[in-house]
Amino acid sequence: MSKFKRHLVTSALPYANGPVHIGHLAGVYIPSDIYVRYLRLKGEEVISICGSDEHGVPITIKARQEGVTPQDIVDKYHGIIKKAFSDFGISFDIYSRTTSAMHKETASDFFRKLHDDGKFIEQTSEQYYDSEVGQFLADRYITGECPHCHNLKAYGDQCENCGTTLSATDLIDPKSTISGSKPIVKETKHWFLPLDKYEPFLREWILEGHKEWKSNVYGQCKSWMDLGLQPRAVSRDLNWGIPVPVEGAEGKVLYVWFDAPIGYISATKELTPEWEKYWKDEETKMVHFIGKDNIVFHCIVFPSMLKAHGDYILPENVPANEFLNLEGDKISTSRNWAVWLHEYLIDFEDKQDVLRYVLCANAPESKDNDFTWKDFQARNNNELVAILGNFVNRVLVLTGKYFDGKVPASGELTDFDKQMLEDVAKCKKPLESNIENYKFREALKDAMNIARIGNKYLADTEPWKVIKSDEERVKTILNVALQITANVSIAIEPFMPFTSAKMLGMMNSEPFGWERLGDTNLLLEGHQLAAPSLLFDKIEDSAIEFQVQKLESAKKENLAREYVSEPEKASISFEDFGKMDIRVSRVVAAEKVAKTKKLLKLTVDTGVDTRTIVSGIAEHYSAEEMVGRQVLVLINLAPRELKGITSQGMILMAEDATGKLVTVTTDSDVKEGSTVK
RNA sequence: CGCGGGGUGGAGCAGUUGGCAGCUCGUUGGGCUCAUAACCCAAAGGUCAGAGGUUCGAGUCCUCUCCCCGCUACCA
Repeated sequence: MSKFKRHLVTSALPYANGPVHIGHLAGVYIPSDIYVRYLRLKGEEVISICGSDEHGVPITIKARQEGVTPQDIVDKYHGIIKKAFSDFGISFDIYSRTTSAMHKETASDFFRKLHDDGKFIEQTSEQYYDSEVGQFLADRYITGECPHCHNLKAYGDQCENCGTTLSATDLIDPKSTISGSKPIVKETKHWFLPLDKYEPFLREWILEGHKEWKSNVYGQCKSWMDLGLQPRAVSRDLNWGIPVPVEGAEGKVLYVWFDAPIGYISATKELTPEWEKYWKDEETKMVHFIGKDNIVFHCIVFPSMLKAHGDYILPENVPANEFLNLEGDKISTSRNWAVWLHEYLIDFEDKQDVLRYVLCANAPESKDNDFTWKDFQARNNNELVAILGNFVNRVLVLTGKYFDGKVPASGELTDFDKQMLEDVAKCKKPLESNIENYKFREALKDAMNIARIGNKYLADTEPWKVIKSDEERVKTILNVALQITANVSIAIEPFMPFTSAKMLGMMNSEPFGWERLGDTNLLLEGHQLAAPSLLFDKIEDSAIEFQVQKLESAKKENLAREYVSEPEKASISFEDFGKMDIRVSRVVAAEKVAKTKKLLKLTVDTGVDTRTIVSGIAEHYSAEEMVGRQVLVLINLAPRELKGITSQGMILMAEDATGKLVTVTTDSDVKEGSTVK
């Protein structure tokens, strides 16, 4: 870090259309907070910047759904998010928002400068427009029939049924997902940042100059550049956002991805009149903490913007994390599959550090990880309680018991004592280097290791035995153990600030400062300690079951809420219906079709014959479950070849909105071959 | 062959420039009893997704195959 005088740390701006959850915390805010707390403890000049990202189409849609204004939405979530961060001890120097006046001014100025300097290109194109709500539609907000597979629910950018990449104008019978009306084609003009022009600079800067970036970040950047960068629109037709500050741009706002990163600059301006030294001085080390979905914006788009502007420094590193899953499933705001920070604190009052610890210990640093409540419990009970809490507790209790809570004098240290203290001091270097290299998981282990050393020290010296024969020796032992305890409080501060503060309270001490990590005289002879209390409590099975239940019911509610019946199909004649030959059949054998995810090969007795049917139900029923089951089969459906197996008929299934399939069967057992009409 | 990331003992992960395969948790056995039945020691457990190649030597480099995740609305 010698090259730099100060640090500017930014954390991805959370989008203000929902509260924040554990994925946000694990991916971005805990790593960034550990990093800045560490730098502050070292006495480095550092500021940590964040704020709510409050513009963009999804917020306007949410507002319309709830019948309120976009401002209402962002006010609500900005408040919730800000409080959640503060409750969890995420120590931003400022948590601002992109609807602030300062941001509007900063972003407008930024755009205007690039505009005036001729850095943009202007292009007119034809786009779909929803005249009912008076809005241009992004591809994703248009649905229609896929021209390839004729799926009726294809999106404007892609058909999820056949996987084809589409453009909105390809869709047959397009509809706006916002109003349901048929969109019209309209001309519109936009400003583009020609990223292709910055490609040589980006190649040199990243591919040559920053080979040390994490492989996911570096690889992603390289891939983008190898594919060839395209001009990127920086404006949108929308009535929510920062108006494009040039002539003839009525009804246009800055694209949210243009305006959001500038939010880092505006927030810094709000924080300090000296903002320029953070943004324009080469001696500032700028680091962006983000999740993997943001890589392209922070490594390609924003640096190109900064470069185009000309006055600004570039990030030194962009440590992007992968994603955290929850109980095996992707975390989702809209599906309410998440652990919300504000709800966590209701159920686990004052246990911020437990979550901070678990999320750091299991952070998705190199690949997606899974958060499970069982793991949360195990880490709390087996690591925080057993190793850290227990060590501190036994030292303080012993000191209380033998010496009335006064730090005893250290006599001559044995070689073993010295060795232990040396081992503690040795933890400092890897700990620092791991934090400085964004390896927070490893760094946390280094910090916890000090408590492990402490436990081992007590087990080896056995002061509870020695006290019977040699009180002087016990004084030394506990003095050493207390010094180790004090060291623990320093080492864990970046990770678990609440616990560190609690330890200081019990030691009746002021913060020691990072530089004293490794010192052996942190607590002086005769110093009176406060009464000890437990740092962590065991988390019982019932508390964990409660959380798991909560998630399961959220999932169920969610499914019920999402369910929308399909519209009635066109009427058919009785004759049409009569053409279908549906028979009660029994599954006599079943096996999974190799190398497929969904297919089961079933042998069914239809009463007429025994035949083979291939059915896409493997994700819902196992082969074993199907054998012996009575099902309804459409037997006169034209045979079809699936994965080289001829399927002679179709098993009737009920399908809900989420795609869950359930077999349809008779009320009681019926002879195979019976007709259904 | 779209691109990127990943596949390492039961679980979760490290493995930097190729040099005896590590850590945390769990399991088993032992020790200890100050401590929240916590702590300490020891052991078992891996053909490093699969196949081939380069090399004296490959988890690590090269080629091919398989699987998971992201790039694709909400979203870190």
